[in-house]
Amino acid sequence: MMRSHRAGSLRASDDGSEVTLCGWVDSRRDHGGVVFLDLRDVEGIVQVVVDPSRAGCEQAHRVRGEWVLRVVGTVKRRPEGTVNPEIGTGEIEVAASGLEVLNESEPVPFPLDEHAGEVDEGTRLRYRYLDLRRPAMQLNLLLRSRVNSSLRDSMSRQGFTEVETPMLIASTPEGARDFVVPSRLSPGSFYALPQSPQLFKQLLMVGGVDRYFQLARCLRDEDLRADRQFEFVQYDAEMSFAGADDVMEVVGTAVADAVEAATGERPGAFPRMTWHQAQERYGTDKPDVRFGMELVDLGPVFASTGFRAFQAEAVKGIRVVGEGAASRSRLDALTDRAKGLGAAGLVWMRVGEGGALESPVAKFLSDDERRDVVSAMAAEPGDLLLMVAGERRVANHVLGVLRLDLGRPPVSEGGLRFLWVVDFPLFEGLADDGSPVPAHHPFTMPHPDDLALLDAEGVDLLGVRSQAYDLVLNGWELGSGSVRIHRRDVQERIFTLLGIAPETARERFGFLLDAFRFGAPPHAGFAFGVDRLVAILAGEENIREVIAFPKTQSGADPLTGAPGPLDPAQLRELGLAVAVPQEATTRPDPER
RNA sequence: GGUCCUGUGGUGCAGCUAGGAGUGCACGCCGCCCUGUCAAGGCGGAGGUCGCGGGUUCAAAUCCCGUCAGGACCGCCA
Repeated sequence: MMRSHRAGSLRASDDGSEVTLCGWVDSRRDHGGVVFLDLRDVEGIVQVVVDPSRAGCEQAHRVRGEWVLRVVGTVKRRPEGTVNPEIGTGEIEVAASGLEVLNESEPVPFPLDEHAGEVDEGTRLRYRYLDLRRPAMQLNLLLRSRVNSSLRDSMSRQGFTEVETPMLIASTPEGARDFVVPSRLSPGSFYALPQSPQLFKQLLMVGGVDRYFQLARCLRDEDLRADRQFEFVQYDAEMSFAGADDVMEVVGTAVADAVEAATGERPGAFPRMTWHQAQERYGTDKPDVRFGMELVDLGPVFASTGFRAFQAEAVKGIRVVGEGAASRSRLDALTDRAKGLGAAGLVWMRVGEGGALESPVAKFLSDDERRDVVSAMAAEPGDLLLMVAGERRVANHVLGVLRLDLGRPPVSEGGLRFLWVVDFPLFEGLADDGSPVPAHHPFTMPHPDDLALLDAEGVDLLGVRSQAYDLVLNGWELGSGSVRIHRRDVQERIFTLLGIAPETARERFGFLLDAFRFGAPPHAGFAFGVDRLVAILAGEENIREVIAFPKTQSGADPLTGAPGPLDPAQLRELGLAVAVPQEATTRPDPER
């Protein structure tokens, strides 16, 4: 072994020990006659005291930041008055008897101290191997590793079998845009990379696996966001002879185990809320219940209003506490935001003393309406009231977004508020051709109470509920699951409703329908994003902080230069010709 | 596809509203001094295509147009 101890793990109890340490120079303080070197390894930092005149220590003056050193020395308690309570090793220091330079380092392009989080992220990604040396990033990687092992342990304990599913699969046009891989052996044919192992895990159920899980790599070619990367890891599970409650029990246990492993504290039982409640109270299917500011239905207040803008399907509002002093330009910006989200407009009211309302529309409202709106929204002087009228789903959506804009706490505040959202609708809307669009995926079992509605005439299909459920944490959609259809006849009925012709269904999902002919067990499952869970546990607003080598928002990797053009010979072998102009296929300029 | 924010020595910023010589601050870097610092200190020094292109102007980091990159968001993400 090159070392006897970890630098960051030394304590006062090691006083007198002869140690050999390896690590990086975190900082140096050269006093001429004595040199202090802070040596950093994965465990932390320890102060090394070097006398450059001592044999074996001659290099001390040469040493610079991020050089790699091997230090031999004796652990000593620090002299009176020089203890550093800021670091774990602050009671001791290492008196060096030998100092070996294992590798030198050029000056690093950005500081690796606690301020590195403020450095331009493009620069951090270009030198990610340096960024990862920072303790904050090391902690995030460690946290992620703990969550991964805890999930695996928990699922094993709960009787689940980890099964790996293929990365090269058939493309299906549903859902997200596929990443595709050309086939060399079948030129002109392509594989797709999996958006999720959905179909395979259902086939595993038919295959008698009974309880499956996997930490599955998934890929979707859609625009990136703070909480979305092209590739991400899903905790993916499926169980036979089980219903929604069984799945929520298993997943809740696994998540609670992971949270406990990561934070030391076990969350309580996850409350449930129906999808309908979530929309009405929070204007979203992933409510952040760390704060109030719930949407208020003002329909009763304005039921017979003379104000035209409020003669709508729905009038709803939110109360922004203490924001009554918001400037006109601020209110204009909020109005623009609301319009950008699809609202016809935004009505604002400042609440004054005695409940007096100041608003451009106040003159259109009756005395009763002005009084009732104040009481309906429990408004106090100094508050700002924001209202949207129009289609119910639009009003909910717009106010839901404004609520987050105006009230959402930072990710590291407000604790961990898990929430099951249940009773999702089976369909989320109608496509241009009038056929319903599945809210989850086309293998979702309708709610048993609503099954008959599917065959009835003249029924509003958008009111049909499904047996789908989401897990939400602090306003982030962690994941979703459902009871699956396991009977061929029901599955074919759904395909018909979705406007997928039998021959099309056969072409795309024939293998699944075939499998269902041979005794498919009732089954249900779930999947959630591990990156998102780890990010929230780490207190990060952005999943890139918990991914070792993430992509930028434009899908590039500043470190490796991906994506890049392909060699002509490679293209030929794959039977491909590139149709876009050459300059569009060159690598991004690494200088900017 | 769209909206918004950002781009100034290696890093983080200020300068831009009101055009006047690459001006300033902090950190880092290089050299010298220094035996108790821990963001060491002192003295000295180097380091710039103000992202890129065009326009307006006697004069552009600054104003205008375009473009590229990074970020946040909308659309998209069954």
